[in-house]
Amino acid sequence: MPKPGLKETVTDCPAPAQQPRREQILDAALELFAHHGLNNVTTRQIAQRVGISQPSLYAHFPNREAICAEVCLRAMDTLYVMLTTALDPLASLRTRIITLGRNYVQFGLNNEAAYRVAFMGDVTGDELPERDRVMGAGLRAYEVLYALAVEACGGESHDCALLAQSIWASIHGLVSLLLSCREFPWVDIDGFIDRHIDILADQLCRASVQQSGPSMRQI
Amino acid sequence: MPKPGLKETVTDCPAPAQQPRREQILDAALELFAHHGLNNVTTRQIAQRVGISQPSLYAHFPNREAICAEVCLRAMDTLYVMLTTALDPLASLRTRIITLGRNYVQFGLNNEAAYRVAFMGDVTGDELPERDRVMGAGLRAYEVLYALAVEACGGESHDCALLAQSIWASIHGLVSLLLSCREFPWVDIDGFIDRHIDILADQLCRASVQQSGPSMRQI
DNA sequence: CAATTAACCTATCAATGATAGGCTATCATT
DNA sequence: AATGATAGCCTATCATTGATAGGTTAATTG
Repeated sequence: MPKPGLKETVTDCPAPAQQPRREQILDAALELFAHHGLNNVTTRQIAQRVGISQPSLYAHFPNREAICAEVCLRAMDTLYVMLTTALDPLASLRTRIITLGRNYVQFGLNNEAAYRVAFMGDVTGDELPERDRVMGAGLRAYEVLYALAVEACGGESHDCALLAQSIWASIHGLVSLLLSCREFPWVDIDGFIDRHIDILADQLCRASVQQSGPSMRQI
Repeated sequence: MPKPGLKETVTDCPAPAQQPRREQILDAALELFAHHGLNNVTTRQIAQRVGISQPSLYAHFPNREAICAEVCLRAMDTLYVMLTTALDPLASLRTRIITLGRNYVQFGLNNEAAYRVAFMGDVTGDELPERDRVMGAGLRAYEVLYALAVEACGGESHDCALLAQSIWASIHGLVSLLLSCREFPWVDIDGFIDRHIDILADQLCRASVQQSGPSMRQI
């Protein structure tokens, strides 16, 4: 019983210890999502790319949304890593916020699907919990920004929270707009990004000098 | 010509000349979209609300997307009207940008579905042309902001375009974030909005004084 | 070797957008 | 008033898509 066929699915790949199915599925999904957008990819497409039948996906994930969620979650984790590892604690506040901003924008432009799910309400299905998990992962990125605002304001405060949220809104607007209006005649995208981030840096630094000027909090 | 039965569909409503079917469909769709989101409303739901069969929709619109597009297009038209009529040409630049900003944000929060289609890439189907029409209508709102930037900069220029786009990104970010992260613990939404718009006003006014200060462009 | 388990596959659902074809009533023309 | 055209609807039916049911194969375990 040599049985040469049939087993191919598993023994196809020579030696490299064959990536587990679950990972293969996530990889295939990631690539398809990046190419066609989260909502233009069917479970059948994912399955075909992996080389298995469509129902087989459900042996590894409870539903389509879980696949989307996991792909996006992993992406948001890399965002957090990008933001934290890029910050040199010895650099000036201004340098750090600029670095943070550039990394944030770069991530958004390179990980559209995940960014949309986390921060643009791009829903992957009717269920909220999955999206909330992705958003939660994304919010860790906000925490990094918030920490900078705390430092600029010399401690946590109402104003400090407002500052952080305002800067977040501005930089998110940049990413969101670039993603959504790709064919808009931007004067000069790179210049636009740099300029916009510069303005945010100004905003943060203004708060910083205001705080260190009087050198005394009111109370 | 008594003929009391059957004709009800048309003679049901007493005198008010019965709104045409097409309008009824758009009204029903608008309400459902506002309630459940553009992508969570089926053609059957729309039809049921109007009181006709689902295939009958296709006598008035080529497809579902056309219904979405028309609903959103009309909404974006009201945005343009809101922005233009609210601007008192005699008011200060600062007053006008603040008014513009507040109206823009208010519109976005009250017309989520349309705003998402126009500026957040919320696709109503696979077809792009319909979405482009909606975005085009939305871009007229940007033109109003752009005009303010031109005024602040004392004429069109590269910097003026950058200024307008930067302000647009910031205010769009505010709307987009509030729409997408509804459960985020915003310190104080109204304060956040006002503060954010104030900062945009500063940005615009700074460009204005810079221009009128030296009183000479660097040719 | 038997039993368990993991991973698949085929067949099939239900929901959804869309099409085909026929019925009814109004209206213009004779 | 009879006739033909047209508008507007309806029932039946598709194809696509996410998801489930039930059975089969093969590796693991006792």
